[in-house]
Amino acid sequence: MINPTNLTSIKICIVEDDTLILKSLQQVLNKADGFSVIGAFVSAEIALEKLKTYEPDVLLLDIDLPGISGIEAIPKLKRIQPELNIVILTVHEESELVFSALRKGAVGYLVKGSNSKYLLQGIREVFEGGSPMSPSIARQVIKSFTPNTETNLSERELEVLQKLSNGTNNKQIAEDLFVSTNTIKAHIKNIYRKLHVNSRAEAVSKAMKKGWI
Amino acid sequence: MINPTNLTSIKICIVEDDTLILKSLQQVLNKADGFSVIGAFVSAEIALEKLKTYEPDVLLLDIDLPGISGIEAIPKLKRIQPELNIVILTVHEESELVFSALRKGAVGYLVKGSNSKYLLQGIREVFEGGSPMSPSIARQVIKSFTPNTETNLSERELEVLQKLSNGTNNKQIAEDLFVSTNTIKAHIKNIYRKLHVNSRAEAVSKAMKKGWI
DNA sequence: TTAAAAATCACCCAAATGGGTAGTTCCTTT
DNA sequence: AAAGGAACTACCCATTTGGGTGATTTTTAA
Repeated sequence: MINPTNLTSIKICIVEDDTLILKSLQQVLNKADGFSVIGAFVSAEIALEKLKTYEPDVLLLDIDLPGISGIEAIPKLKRIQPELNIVILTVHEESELVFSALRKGAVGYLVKGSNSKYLLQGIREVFEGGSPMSPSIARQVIKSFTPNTETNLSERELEVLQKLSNGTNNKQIAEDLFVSTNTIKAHIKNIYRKLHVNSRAEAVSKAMKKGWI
Repeated sequence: MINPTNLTSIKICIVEDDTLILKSLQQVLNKADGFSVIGAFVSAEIALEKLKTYEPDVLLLDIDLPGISGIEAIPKLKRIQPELNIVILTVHEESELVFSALRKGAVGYLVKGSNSKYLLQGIREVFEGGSPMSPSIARQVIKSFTPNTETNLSERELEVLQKLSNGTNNKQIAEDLFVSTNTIKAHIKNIYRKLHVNSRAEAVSKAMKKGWI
């Protein structure tokens, strides 16, 4: 079932608890030219134990695994093989799962069940330094870059908020904007009211999370 | 040179100042099945003026344009046609350009000169709700999600920093961590020293930018 | 094993912050 | 024409913060 390593092939390991899917993936990949499944594991625990003896180029990782989940497994796998290219292969398209996988260091995110041509192309892309994502995932990722422009803060308030994030104190902000410190205090109070916070640090944190500054 | 609008085709506008490239793109796209170039402009100014009469599905946008640059043009174009799908088509792969384009609202980023098959596939992908990116761009984008784990801050200091970002004051942090406020003050002083800052707001801002919290 | 870093605690003091109240002017939207 | 928001200013006061100095204990790394 497991192909002998081929020097010209991309060496792949798969972690997938559904043995039907696992076998089907192995079949598809081994049949294709230039791909070689050198390891197949049904849990993250087994993968973590065996990984160092395989040293694959690419590891396909399911998210729903018994015991250690795919997401949790990412950093553990990377500790064993730091440069490992991990591609998530799952049915889940929820933002939170996608982003937590990417934050942990996955380099690709493919949705299961898309046709095998895409899978092969994706793996080749990873091997060549790319980051394959299913279209809707890619759109989510791209969308996360556009700052939320919906804010009830005024221009001036955003300007002050920006200065707060630089650690500038009221007196200095007042000088920079050519107004009195009392005015700055007023602006800050209004910012606090609008953001429902009561300190500079929290205001800055909230505004940064929203992408306003 | 410009194809009559075909109901089943993806309607495309191109903004590109190099007329050779522009013509070649038109040729490639019009020759392909399912694509129709309905507008071709050599500057952002012209595109902005004419856009509303065309209403394309996808707009291919060069970055290096005389006058208004491609990056600057994005928000202006979107004000005219808010749901417009803008795909950057350029030779530049520098992070800063990529990310500023994405922040402004581009939904795809393709590198010029890759073969026309990729271009056609990319445009189709955009039309179907995806976000095509050239492989190296995709990798850059994905990489931007992995927080910089290189920090000289201790575990405890990160814990305190996290609380600072919630607007928690020293007294409350001390209670939360079951230590004295003096200890918290000491931690905060150490955080300031390590981050070269001297206020909570600036510490939070710096740590968030680095992805530590 | 020896030094460095982390984590803990204490005291002092000037400066900054946060919260409250109150008022004017200008501009936009109804 | 009226109402409300934005931008500006002022004063008061309790609390918090930031900076300085100094110390002990534990953990980690050289």
